[in-house]
Amino acid sequence: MSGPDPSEFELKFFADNHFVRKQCPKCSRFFWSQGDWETCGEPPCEEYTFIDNSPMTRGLSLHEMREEYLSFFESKGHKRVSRYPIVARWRDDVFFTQASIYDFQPWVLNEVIEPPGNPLTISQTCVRFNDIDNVGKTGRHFTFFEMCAHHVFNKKDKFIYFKDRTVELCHELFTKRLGVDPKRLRYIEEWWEGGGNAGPCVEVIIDGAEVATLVFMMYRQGPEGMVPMNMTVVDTGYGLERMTWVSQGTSSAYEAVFGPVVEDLKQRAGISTNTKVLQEYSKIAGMTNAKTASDVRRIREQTAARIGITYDELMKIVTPLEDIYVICDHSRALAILLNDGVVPSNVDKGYFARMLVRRALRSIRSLGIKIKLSEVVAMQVDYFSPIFQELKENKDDILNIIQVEEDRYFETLSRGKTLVDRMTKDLKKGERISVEKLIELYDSHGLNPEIVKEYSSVPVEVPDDFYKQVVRKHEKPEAEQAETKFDYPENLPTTRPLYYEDVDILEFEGKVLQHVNGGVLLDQTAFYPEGGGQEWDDGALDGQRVTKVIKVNSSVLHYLDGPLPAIGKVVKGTINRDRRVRLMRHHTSAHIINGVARGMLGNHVWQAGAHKSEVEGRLDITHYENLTTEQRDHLEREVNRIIHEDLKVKIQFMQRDDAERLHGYRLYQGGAVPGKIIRVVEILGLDAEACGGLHCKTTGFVGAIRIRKTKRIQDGIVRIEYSSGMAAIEDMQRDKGTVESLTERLNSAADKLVDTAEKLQSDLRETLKKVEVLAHKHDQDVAHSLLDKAPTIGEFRLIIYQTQDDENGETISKALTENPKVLVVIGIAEKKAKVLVSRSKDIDIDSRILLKEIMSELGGGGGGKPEYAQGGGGDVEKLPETLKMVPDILLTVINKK
RNA sequence: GGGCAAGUAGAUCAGCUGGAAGAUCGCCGCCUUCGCAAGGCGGAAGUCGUGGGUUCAAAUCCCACCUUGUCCA
Repeated sequence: MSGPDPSEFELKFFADNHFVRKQCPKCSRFFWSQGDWETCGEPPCEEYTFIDNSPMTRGLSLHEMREEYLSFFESKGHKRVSRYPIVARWRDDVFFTQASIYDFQPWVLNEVIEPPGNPLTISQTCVRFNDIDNVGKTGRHFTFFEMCAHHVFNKKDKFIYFKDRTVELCHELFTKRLGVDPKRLRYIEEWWEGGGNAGPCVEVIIDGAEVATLVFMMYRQGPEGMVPMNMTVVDTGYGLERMTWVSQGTSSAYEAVFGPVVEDLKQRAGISTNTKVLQEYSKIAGMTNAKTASDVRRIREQTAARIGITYDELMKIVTPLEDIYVICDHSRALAILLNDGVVPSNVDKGYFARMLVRRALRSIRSLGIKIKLSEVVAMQVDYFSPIFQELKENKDDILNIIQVEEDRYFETLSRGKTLVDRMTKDLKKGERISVEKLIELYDSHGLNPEIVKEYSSVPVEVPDDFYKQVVRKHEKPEAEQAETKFDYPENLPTTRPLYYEDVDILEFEGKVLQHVNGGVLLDQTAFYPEGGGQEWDDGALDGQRVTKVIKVNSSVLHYLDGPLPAIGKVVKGTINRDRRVRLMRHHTSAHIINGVARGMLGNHVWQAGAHKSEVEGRLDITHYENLTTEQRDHLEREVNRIIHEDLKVKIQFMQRDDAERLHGYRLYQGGAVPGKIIRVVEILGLDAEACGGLHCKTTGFVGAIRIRKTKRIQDGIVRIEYSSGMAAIEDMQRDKGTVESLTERLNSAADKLVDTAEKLQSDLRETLKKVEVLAHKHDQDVAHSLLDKAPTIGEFRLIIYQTQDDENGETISKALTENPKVLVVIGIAEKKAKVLVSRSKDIDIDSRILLKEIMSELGGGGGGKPEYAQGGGGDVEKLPETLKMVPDILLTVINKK
């Protein structure tokens, strides 16, 4: 890691405006200021001084501050850009947008596409989960936040501005626009690295608060170290919440940011704020880099000491507020996450939403107020709707999902309660729930120790390092996953994709350019290669069957069932039309179903995977529960209505930025799409997606869609299986055939089939019952006659019998041993010989010993209980003979005793 | 993507140191009652998630998979 080079910060702006460079004696970093400061000013070198003493001329709300910021930079020639979604679908390396620069990685920084403005300004919605434990506690941590920024992308041929102007604008914003005394600003020299880029940066400190970081991206971190970038980038990040907080000088950022919602919750909880305590608390919290639970504890102890109250007294004041702040933060994050298409789940990004819901519910619970989480989220939606219009449209959908998720948590809790009840019932007197059990309850059943404590009838002791122990349990060497990747040569010649020019080209000529890994590379082809979930075309090249077609970058490789044509030869390709048409119909159907499902179920519906073959299609969508039969049938009717309307399917190659402007980020249903130019498939009035697949020209050509079934394949994901066109007809015919052969076989009619089946079932049940009764009766009779004939040996009757046909040895032996003084040996000849030995309770003979002796004659093993033993594995042929020997064997057993 | 827990009667669960599938609630019938609740007696209800393996014998032990829950990336 390289440190900043001091020369990077020798700005003309600093020099011209009498800034002085000093080194902080505490953290030894260098900083610039117009004021005369000892230290850098950032905690822990100094405390917050803005609390109850704002350096800004007036306190602004979140919305006011955002507008101040954006309009300031607009007035300085920046284009105002609306926020990007919080789900970073244009990237496949992260789930969420965590900073404004994410919006421009990788496409803008790669110079693949133009930024939406240059210079531009934005307030980007972001979410980060690494500090979630500090939310509500430190006064400044959030999961969701807005990063205000102005960005510049300086290219070789077009330089806009860099360090000087950036700092100048920042300085002007705070001093002229927001009225901060210029002397109170301090700029700390720092070095920034992230996302493969690096450069010098300055941290902007006002009265102890870090309000912004100005990053000057200049380097790329290559394998051979720092390499200068083609372009230099101004990457600023101003904390909207932080600026709002400083402007108001409230005791914590939450008080400044969540104004109306905090007030509402306080009122419900009946809390009156002790401002003095909180102000001190915040100052100390700001000083400490709270990383762990013990850090937080230390903050509290220091605060208590400083105010002169006990730790417990402090906690009594602080805990309910922390809960309120957590509820505010999490509900706000949820509003935006759900709006932008996250569906709660136990995997992937959905898990973060579930985590937020559960944490918020826990806080509501510990606060002891009666409010639904969806009500709080509704307040947040209402608060943000004027700024983010889409929230208004999606409000019902968002609240519904929250409610579903809330209900799920209560189910988890009630499951947990019975679990704890059972667990404590098994405990001996005075015994406690072991730490292992506590961990299991949390890790496997979602019950944190606090809840267990509440549910348990015995005292629960939670170790301080409980969560650490859980983490330790998860620590394990990561399994190496060997990726078997086919290596293809780089820089293969490009194949001209005739299939994109006209899907009706089914015959073409192409020249063989190369043989690559057993495949034929042509200069042009009409064969569609596997991609976007659509299978490849088959057909023939010069009469040789084409078995598979794949795409490597922009080259298409054809795999043949036979020798490869010579390089340089011009070959004639013919596409299998039937397969092609079936694939196209299934692909267009996927878009129709996706569009209709979204309209029907809500904007949280996104494609989560898809596959299209000749005989069927599969579309996975994000949704929180499987469709009901009614929903499925409704979906089927609606998609077919789209077919009947015969809508135009418009396909065009567009500039990525134009496409995004026109259709929004909904384009990226299939995930990240590379390139400056993207192919947009639009079903007019229904759906538009960036897609590389082949499609029908109108929806009418699809013919028909049959929704075969829907299935919840994963928490938050529903799979829709369907068939279209001729495949749908084949489906229907197959079903019709099934019904026909069933009616024929059952001698019934189609509309009576269900009744017939029910009758058959009940008949069968009755018959089986009768057979069972008869068999039982027969076994009883056998037992009776055996008992009558049984010889008496000593004081008991001995019965030896080999069962026949369908007789049940167990039933017979049971019937016999219910009589007094009976010893029973039953042989059963199946594939192997089986022997049961049992006796009445009033005989003192160990069945196991007798059995053992018998089995030693017969072969095989066995065991059981004194009254009842069973063995087997012997030779079937020897069974009758062995049974004859039983009286003698018995005598030796008795004598041995 | 990984770890953990669970899958047995309609529901909730027991049985899981391998040897004859259970409890409670619910359901059905009968008794008692003018009727209901309650009670008493009796009854029906099970591919022990699926498929392999070990064993004379598997709900029980081993392996794989499926489903559900949960924690963590």
